[in-house]
Amino acid sequence: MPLKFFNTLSRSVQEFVPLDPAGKSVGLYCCGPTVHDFAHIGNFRTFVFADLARRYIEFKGWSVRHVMNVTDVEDKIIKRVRDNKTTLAEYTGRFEKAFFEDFQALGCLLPHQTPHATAFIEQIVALIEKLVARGVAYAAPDGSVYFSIAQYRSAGCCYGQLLNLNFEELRPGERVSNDEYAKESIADFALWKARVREDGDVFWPSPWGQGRPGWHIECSAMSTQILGPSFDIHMGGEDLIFPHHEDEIAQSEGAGLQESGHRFVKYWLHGAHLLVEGKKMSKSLGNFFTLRDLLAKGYNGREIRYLLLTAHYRESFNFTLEGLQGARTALARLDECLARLREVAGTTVGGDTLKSPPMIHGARGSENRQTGGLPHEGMTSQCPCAVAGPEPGLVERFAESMDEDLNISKAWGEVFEWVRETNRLMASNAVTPPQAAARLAAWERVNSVLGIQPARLTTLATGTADGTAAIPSEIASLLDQRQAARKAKDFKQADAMRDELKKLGWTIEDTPKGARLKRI
RNA sequence: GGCGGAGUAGCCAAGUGGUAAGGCAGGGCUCUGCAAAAGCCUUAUGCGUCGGUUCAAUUCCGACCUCCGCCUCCA
Repeated sequence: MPLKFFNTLSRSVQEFVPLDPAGKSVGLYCCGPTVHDFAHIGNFRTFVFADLARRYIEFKGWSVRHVMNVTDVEDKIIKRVRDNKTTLAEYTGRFEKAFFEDFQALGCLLPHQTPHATAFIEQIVALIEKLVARGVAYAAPDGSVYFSIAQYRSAGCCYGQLLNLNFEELRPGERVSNDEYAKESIADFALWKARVREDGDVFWPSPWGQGRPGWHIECSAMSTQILGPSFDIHMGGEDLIFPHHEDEIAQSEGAGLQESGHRFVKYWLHGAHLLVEGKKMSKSLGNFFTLRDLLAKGYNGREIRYLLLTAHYRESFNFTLEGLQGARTALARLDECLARLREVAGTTVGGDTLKSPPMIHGARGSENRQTGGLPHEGMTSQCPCAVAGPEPGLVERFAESMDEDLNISKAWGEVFEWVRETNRLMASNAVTPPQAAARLAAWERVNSVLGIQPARLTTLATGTADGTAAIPSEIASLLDQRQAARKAKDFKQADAMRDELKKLGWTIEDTPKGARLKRI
């Protein structure tokens, strides 16, 4: 089955065929954060979407080069640097650090490269010089440089590839009216902004005098520098379609970097925005959440990632706290199924039969902060799935869904049908250890795309323990007492012990094979 | 005003020219000392409204209503 994407450039779903003649490598660029503040949940929807796309392309066997820029110089940043009486590097460094903490808490794989605008000034200036030399950019008397859409068009290029623009019908917003800069035409945009007093120390030398880059030019300079003048995929939030991405095309193609017949970018993918509690996020409505706000409410990164990944990326999504609660329950169902599979699979792997209870497993659901890192960490070497190939059914159905423009909702449907089927089989003892191992391997394969980090505390007492946690002796002792009381049919005492354990954060599940302890 | 997207159960969310995936929440049952977990059953004669095309539409067409995005630095 071929992978298909909705390409904003063609406004249609197209089969994905990489530019690489060998058909092996894929260049992917996603517009990253502007580090002027903590990123909010809407920002992260886009980054989780990009992470999903990258993981799925890798799942399909391509080798991806994932680049995400960090915009660390821009009007708002400069204003805040000034207001806070600090330096650009100090200010942006702080928010960049926070951004990557959040990014990894959501289980996003780090891009292979994360270039910074301020580290690419030389390349940016060179690109602007090229545009000036080709006559599609001009320096204004104040030392700013603008891109001329009229010249670009008269050179036979198309401005308005990603959306229909009718310049005659354009109703300029208020933002245009304050004429800060000396543009020739209202639609022209700044490539280089001449230094003004308010910029403070934030400026670089250029052939046109001191100044700083415009908003769009950095992405053109960095993406073409790292991925080449033509690359496969460019992603971002839907609001970036215009003007940001349209201008990127204009700059990159206007500079004539591409071989003839090649576009700057072959596939443009845009993620829809999200609403929070049915409304547009806004601070005054009290529905404006940064990732850290949500973590502080007790939700963790995997729950938030799961929720962000329940809807198709091109649909606007309603993010709610109720949904987050539902995400927690849904993940618990999945964790439960996987833990039982490990119990079944684990009994053969070491050649040892399960000796005696207690079996222990569970998830630390109240964990606030996921550490970063890859989703497979901690469960590779000892994973019983190493002994078997993945059970094919789930993987195939999952891939069929994802091939359709990353239809994640449908893919989750397949996953949860598989969970039910697996639970049903296990409930009737119809899963052999090798089958369980194959099912786990199938999950691992699917999860290489979903990126749902494993629940921390997995089965411990069966010989497949991954050693991440031990039962405190106090807990073990209480459990023993409770089991003894049950055996003696002193249920009152047994229930008291159970309540006591619950207070300490552990629950007991009695199974035919003995008691299981779960961390709440 | 222009361009684009969307309206599916209490909530979230797939999907299809032939009669509605999945998750959460709710109800019932089985299992259990009781629980928990799991399983089974159940929850939209209905897919914004009104027309049209068709043997058949939620799915195609038209109008309307509502919501959302973009229209110069917002993911």
